Amino acid sequence: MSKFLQALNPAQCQAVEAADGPVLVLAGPGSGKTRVLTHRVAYLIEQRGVDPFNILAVTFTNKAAREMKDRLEALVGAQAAYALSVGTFHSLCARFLRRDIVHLGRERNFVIYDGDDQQRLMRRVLREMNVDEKRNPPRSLLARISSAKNELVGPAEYARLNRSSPFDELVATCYQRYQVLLREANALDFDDLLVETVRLFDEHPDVLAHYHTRFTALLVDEYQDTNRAQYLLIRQLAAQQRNLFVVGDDDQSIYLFRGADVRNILQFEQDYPEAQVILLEQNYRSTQSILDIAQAIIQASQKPKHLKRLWTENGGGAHVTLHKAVDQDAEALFVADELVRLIASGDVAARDCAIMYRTNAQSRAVEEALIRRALPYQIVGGTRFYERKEVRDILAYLRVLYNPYDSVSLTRILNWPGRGIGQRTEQELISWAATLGVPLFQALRELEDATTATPFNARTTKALLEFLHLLDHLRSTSQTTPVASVIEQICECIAARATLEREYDLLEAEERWQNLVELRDVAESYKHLPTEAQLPTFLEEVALVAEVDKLDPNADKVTCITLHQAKGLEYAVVFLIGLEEGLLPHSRSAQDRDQLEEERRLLYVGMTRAQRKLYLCHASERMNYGRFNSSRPSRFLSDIPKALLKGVPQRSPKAPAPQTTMFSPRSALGDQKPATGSRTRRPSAAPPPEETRFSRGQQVRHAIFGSGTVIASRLVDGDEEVTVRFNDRERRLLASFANLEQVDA
DNA sequence: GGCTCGATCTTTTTT
DNA sequence: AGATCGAGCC
Repeated sequence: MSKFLQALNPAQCQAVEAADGPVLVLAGPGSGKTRVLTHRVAYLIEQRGVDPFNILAVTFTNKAAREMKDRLEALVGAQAAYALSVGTFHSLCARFLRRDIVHLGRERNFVIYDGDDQQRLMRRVLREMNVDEKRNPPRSLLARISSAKNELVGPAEYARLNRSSPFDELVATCYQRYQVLLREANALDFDDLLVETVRLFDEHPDVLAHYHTRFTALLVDEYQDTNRAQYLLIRQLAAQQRNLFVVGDDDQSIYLFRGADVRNILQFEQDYPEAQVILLEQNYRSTQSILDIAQAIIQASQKPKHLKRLWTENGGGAHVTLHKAVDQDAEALFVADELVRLIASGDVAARDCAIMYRTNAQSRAVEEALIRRALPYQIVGGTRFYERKEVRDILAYLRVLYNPYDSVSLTRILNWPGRGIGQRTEQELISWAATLGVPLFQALRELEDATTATPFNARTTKALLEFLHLLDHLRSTSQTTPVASVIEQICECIAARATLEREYDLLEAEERWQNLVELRDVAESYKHLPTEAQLPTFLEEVALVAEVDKLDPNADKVTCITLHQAKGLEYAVVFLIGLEEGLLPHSRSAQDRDQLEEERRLLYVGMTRAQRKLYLCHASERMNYGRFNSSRPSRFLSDIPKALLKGVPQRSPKAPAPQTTMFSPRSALGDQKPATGSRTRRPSAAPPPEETRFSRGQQVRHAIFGSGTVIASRLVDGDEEVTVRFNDRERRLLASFANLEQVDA
């Protein structure tokens, strides 16, 4: 038995040590999935001698990617970790396309359009076609287009397949035009990043061959949430070596709405008949009480799935609490009061607690309650930093400097700050450019030639030319100036602060100005890159950051987060609020059976985030659209056996809080009652080593690196990290992996 | 071309 | 309840 088995349980070991070829790891919540992934990578490097440069790992968020790199840095050293390719589907595709999109006849300096940009572009399409935006909301057109793209259905095919209704036909026409405009702007939307990469690999086998050589080992996290495009992408990349290691849990599939297809994970064994399948069923995260309730919820599901049975050796723990409040404000105050009590007891810190909800709108009541109780908090999502108008406006300048054909950004700043170019002129410019058959920026350039016939009067022409020359001026410096200084220059040239003060009252202007200062500060962190790489990198990362990516794990604050974003996270104490019909399950999902099942899984995901204490809350009345509506408890709650729940007695207004013990004295995790009955059917992992096996000065031998001298050794994460000086350089190794042999000097 | 006021809509979930 | 958007006025 290899030594590193110590730190892992048998199933985890089996996964980490699996031979080459396809591997499917079905990992229940809290079963050490991340640990398996990182150890697998470390194992490939240390034991199989795989060059980290040849490893590609796909994670679900940038945050997960960063954490994986950090953990691997400790396992295999900074240099090896740096050589790894780790990222989300979208960021990896962006990287591939930056390199190779020329093969598709496009330029490398494309910009990435997010939802807001997409809507602006779609509005332009609708206006061009004289279609009523009210009756045909850009969002719903885009939603259709997005699902088409996720299925890799292009405009032509879409038109062929969908001709049963006038709306279908409208979508088809808009889709076509939308793609033309995207291309003209040299822009890709989120979905295009995937679609175009698949197309690139499909149409250019030589390019794909390059990536086959480059990436000999593939790892994919959250495989149950891949959509068709992502699935095909992985299939393309894995086609040659079939060295594909995927991890996922069909019970946690919650992204149906953005095209995720659970069949991808359910059919893995058909796709790769030689696949090894490994189940991770031991849960290390939650108490038995929490797990029992989560299981009750998921087992009531009717869907076909991979069968798993979770168990834990953690003690029974505190009962799960069910709380009914009169309305959303009372619900939020209950949560806040419980938090105050728990934190005051010293058992948990604010950073260990999270409040989770179905919709972002629910965060408002929560936020108010937390403020009233003076609790520190961070909200994930809500009004996002990069969605603030002024921030986007400055970003629009940057994007135009990077890619002047970006028409959405160009029109965004055409009249910001106000320079006498109104909607009428904008419209005129757009249609004139269309007549000339050139991008907007090109049309502006045409104005410089006074002999060209234009639809503008002298005053308007002057304003447009001044704008063009402002861009020229900024552009001439943007390539040779750090991106933070470019932002400063933009702000200076447009007198951003004064502009804001003109547009808003003093307080709000200051707040918005601070946002711009913050944007500059973010840009500052790119200064270590070569100057010419700063702007592109900055723009790309800004486009692809998710809200969870910005969660600060070090801040001692309560986290408020949607159930979707909470996937993959864990907290000692979790409050699930708004467990009501219409909210969870959401009314928009109530009609469809599959969607209803997804709502159930969403609840399951939320519950299994909790380590020690879980609260389930609902209100009998809720304010919607400024109107009170009575709410019934979620149907899912009736799937929980009553005996597993503990209600909290209503407090009389002035009475002190009852001193119920939420945690056993030394905390639920500290003193573990043995788990009951048949659940202890697996051998547990061996206890971690308690003192270091290696010490400074000792001579050791490594199978690949040869002999060396131990510089230091310390216990980390249940294992021993040994720093060894080899001939060429120092390396940090994990004792359980490195198979270091002790040599007598 | 820009402002003010009232009508209208909003809430799924996200890269 | 709050934001956003368009019509009508300056």
